[in-house]
Amino acid sequence: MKHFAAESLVQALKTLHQQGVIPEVPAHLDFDRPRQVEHGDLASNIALLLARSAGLPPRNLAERIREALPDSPWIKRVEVAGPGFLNFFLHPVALQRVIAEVLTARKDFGRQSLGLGQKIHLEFVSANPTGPLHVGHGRGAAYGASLAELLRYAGFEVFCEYYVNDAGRQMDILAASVFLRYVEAARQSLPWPFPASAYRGEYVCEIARGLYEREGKGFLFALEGAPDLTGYADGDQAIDALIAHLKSVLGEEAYLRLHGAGLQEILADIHADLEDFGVRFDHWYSERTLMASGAVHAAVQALEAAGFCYEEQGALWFRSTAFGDDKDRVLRRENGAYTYFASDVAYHYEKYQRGFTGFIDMWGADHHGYIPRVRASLEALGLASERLEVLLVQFANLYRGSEKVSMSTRAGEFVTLRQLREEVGNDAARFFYVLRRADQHLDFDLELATRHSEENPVYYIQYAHARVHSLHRQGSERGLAEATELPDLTLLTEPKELELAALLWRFPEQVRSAALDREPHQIAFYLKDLAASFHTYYNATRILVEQPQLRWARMALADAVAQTLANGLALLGVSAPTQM
RNA sequence: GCGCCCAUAGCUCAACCGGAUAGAGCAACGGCCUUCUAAGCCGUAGGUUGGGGGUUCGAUUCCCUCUGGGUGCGCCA
Repeated sequence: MKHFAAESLVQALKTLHQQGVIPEVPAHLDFDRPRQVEHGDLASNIALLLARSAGLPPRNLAERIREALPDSPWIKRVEVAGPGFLNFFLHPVALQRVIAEVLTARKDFGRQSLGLGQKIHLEFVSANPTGPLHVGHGRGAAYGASLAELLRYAGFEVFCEYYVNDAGRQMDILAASVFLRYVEAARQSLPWPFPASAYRGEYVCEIARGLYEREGKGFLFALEGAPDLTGYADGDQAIDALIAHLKSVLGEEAYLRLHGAGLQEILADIHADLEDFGVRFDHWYSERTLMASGAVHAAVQALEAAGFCYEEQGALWFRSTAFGDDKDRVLRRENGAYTYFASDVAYHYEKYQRGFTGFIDMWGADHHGYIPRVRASLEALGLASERLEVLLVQFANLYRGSEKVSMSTRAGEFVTLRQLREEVGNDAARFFYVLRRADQHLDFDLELATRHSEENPVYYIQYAHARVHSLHRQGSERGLAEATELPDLTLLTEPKELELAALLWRFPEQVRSAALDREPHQIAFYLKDLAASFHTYYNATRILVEQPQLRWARMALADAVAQTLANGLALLGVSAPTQM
């Protein structure tokens, strides 16, 4: 919609530039959408911005600009207001035109071509496969999936990846936990109480039972000679001792089967859970594979070759402080094993070699301390660290009424994403997750979400969409003819109709802005606005009137609203039902 | 202690990278169903944008400071 005023304004500014009134024509013009109708459809503050360099009072300059504006079929009138704003009042034709545009473009109304061949790598969720996804992961999943859709719609090529932390100690702890439950599944009692540092969730028992059914008592012998876990003061030491024992008595092959039993089952569960949630990845990147391929070794060597490494106390350190980090970081431990950070360096190094133009990492907000060191590693490797964008997603706190639900993966006390979806439904869950900015804490009250499920804002928007389809059904029942071609849109002269049309023009701009800001919530808020505006119109104005031309024009407007709602909901992964 | 994020109506949140009189939803109060779905609409009330300074035509937005929350500071992942 801004283009209606922008063309004229550029012309006017060029004229004034030629006359020597202003030193230069700004490269970029921005318009505001005034809150007040008296301030027109579009407002420009250009006179306020150029007043100083032009040496003119803002209002005088605004008046000069106004006089220099060429006639335009789209602009009804322009006013100078306030401290020097130029308020553009558009001709109704400019507003009505959007309806034809929506009905021509259909699913593509709002689609942008901002990407210009840019390929963006988007990494999100990447939860450790040590248990089912919980409500915190759900937020990252919903946010990432919506952002991916949004970026694609804005014209970027997007590659979604889940980084699977399938190596490392947490997975070993899972394997040990599975083993302990396996012993129980075989009706053997443990010589000591189930250790506190092991995973206690019910899913571990299920995995263990499956393992027992497949493998029989084949792993039971490993219980013999197991260290006395009660003998350790520290729970972490106890579980590590057990892990070491299992690795040595089972041997590499059998231990891997035990390890894999948990990993594969949990990964499959996460995959299915996300799939059901409408969240799909192009690739699941295994940390294990990364290490096995030698990529970690290669990345560390590259850092060494670049001259940013040193050895101290038997460990290999990366001099990240050379790039602004708080302290240097260990890459390879005294015991020869690479750190998690080393894998991360390798993973990002490898990402950069895959030909993407930009990278977006979506991390839990508690990982923000990692940003400086990852950036440092990229810079040390001679890579453009500014091409990596890290989006931090704040926690989702769960409440039952006023009581906070404490969640701990280890203790198995958490509400899973699946439970949440079953309680409130996919649509409501997807919508609620992206209803607030990612950098805001999200308080999700389960009780409220269940109790007021029919009051969810998502239904409000879906209802608006369904109402349009209901109009078609109603019209057909009454034997009213539908339009066979684009009706005369100039019949739409009601203020509410023009307001709705103006709102439709805003959608493409909102897509652009939401994509560039990486803020899907902008779309959610826009849809609420559009739905509200339509409900108001629906209540105030009869659409299925006798007069065919007017009826068709109003139905065209309603169709355009429904299409835009559907397009926006699709970006958020929410369905657009034709009937409630 | 140091770093990062946050603070807006009673509650949950917006505010188009500095714009005009800070907006929605819920909760509260009062209206609207013999007329296209009342999962809806209309109206009323609700604010010193945590406090205090500064920058300028103009600040919720940028800078400083204080207060109050969150989070991070491992040879864990």
